[in-house]
Amino acid sequence: MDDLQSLHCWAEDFHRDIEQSAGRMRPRAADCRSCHSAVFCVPGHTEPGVQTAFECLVEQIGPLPAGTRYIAMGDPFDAIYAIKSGQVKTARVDSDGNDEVLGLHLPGELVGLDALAGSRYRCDATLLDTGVLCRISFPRVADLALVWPTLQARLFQLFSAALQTPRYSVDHPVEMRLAGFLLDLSSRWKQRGFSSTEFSIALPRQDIARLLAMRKETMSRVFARFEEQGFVRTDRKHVTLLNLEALRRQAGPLAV
Amino acid sequence: MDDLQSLHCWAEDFHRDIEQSAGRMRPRAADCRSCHSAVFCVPGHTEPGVQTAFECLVEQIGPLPAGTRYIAMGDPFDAIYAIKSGQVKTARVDSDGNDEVLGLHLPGELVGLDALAGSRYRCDATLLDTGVLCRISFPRVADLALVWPTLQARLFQLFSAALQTPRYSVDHPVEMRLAGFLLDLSSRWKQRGFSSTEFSIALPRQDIARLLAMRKETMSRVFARFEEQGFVRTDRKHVTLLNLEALRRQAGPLAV
DNA sequence: CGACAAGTTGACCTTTTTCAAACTTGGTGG
DNA sequence: CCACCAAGTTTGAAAAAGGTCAACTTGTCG
Repeated sequence: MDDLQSLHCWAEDFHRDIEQSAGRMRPRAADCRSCHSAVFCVPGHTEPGVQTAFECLVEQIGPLPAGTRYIAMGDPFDAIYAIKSGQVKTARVDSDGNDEVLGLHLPGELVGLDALAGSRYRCDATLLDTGVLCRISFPRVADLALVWPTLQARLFQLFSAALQTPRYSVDHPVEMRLAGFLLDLSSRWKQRGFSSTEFSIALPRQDIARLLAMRKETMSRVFARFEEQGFVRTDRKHVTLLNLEALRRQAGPLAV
Repeated sequence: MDDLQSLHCWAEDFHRDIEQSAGRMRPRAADCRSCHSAVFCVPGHTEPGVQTAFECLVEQIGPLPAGTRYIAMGDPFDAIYAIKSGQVKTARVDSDGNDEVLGLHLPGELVGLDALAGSRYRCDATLLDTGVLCRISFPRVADLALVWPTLQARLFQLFSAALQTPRYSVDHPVEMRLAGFLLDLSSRWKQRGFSSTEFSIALPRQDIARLLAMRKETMSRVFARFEEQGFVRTDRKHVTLLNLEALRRQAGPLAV
């Protein structure tokens, strides 16, 4: 279990980045050896050549300020982005002008895989707080995957995992959808070595609502109901899950 | 444009399969050269060695009768399936015992990509009518992709395309969802060289309803409304789209 | 022909949205 | 340091969309 180590690694990287903020926005090759958290790292392999090649094609970007839209829908696709720190929202404005929130992405996750097929990014990606990204050129990572089977396998796995995004589209009641969402976040934070019961959701309520296919008012009411029942406690962005079992009961089939 | 040719190819293959039904259920290496329709074929390339290798790892299965569940949720993952003919429904029973319809797949499409990440199939796949499948061993196709860059690129593209399944989320009105679904089918049939305005939907109404997150009664009413307004004509499974423009207006942002 | 599954229709009821308005909060500049 | 502003959030009441239940029709297949 190197989750705690990952946590340290993040924190260290983050502070180093802040200190070096003179070089802000200047991409540089990432040191992936020191960052077990990156979703791509294949720890313990023994081929320094390919490892170096991999580090050369990963550009570390940032820290960037909250609100930075680093992918714009429609731009030509050429890279995927790993989130090193910060939370990211993916969204698109549909033909009616409403903007549709597609996902909330946590550190260690990957954004942009869906853009390959159409050669253009299919949605905007925006940092919700200060964050550091790794930009991974897709043509180059694919080339490298031809000579590094482990990397190829990892890429296929990441694509496949991206297909498993929970669908809040179905006709489940609102309580179920919110409970399912909270449990999903809980398990994703846990995977990364953070607390599974206490975390912050950088996404504003309005956007959580759209992600879960309900109105902000409804979202607010459901949150209030959960709080009354003692399932959760919220303070702005900060959320504490007080009763995971009850949430699982609420979430029913959407429970993680 | 080889769409028509693809159509012929399908028909020929299908009849040959029927005639050879003594060998039913016996897999055999596919002749991909004669089948431009298969989603995997990379026409026009010049390396007979890899082409042969590819054909050896594709097992053609069938024809299988309607109702055959050829993937069961939870089974260990080892292959993806291309649909050569027939329509396929993917579905899963959730922890509450309701079964949730995940997709309707047409000839030329691929099923099972989502199972790689967890090493187990995540849903059932059932033939809705008589059909022929190509079973493609994933470990073997991945190995081949290491020496055949075009195949690797194709695989990445197929994974990425699978991420673009339309989301019929609940905050679109039912008319929008049904119109969007019909247009999606229309464009998918068109891509394959069939009529974009006249096709059959092998999925029963009940299941279309579940796929679009509504009740069968609602579905029936919306279909009736569309028919009144002259947008579509239906006769059981058979659907004729009479006014694509009006459907696009109905579908709004869900229009293809 | 008859039984059974699939699909349709109507009346009623629940959930969620809509609209309108009040209320917090964090940041900004006086 | 505090007042103010804008963005985000909460609350209440009315309305609409879609769900539920039950009866009914139609098609299918032995």
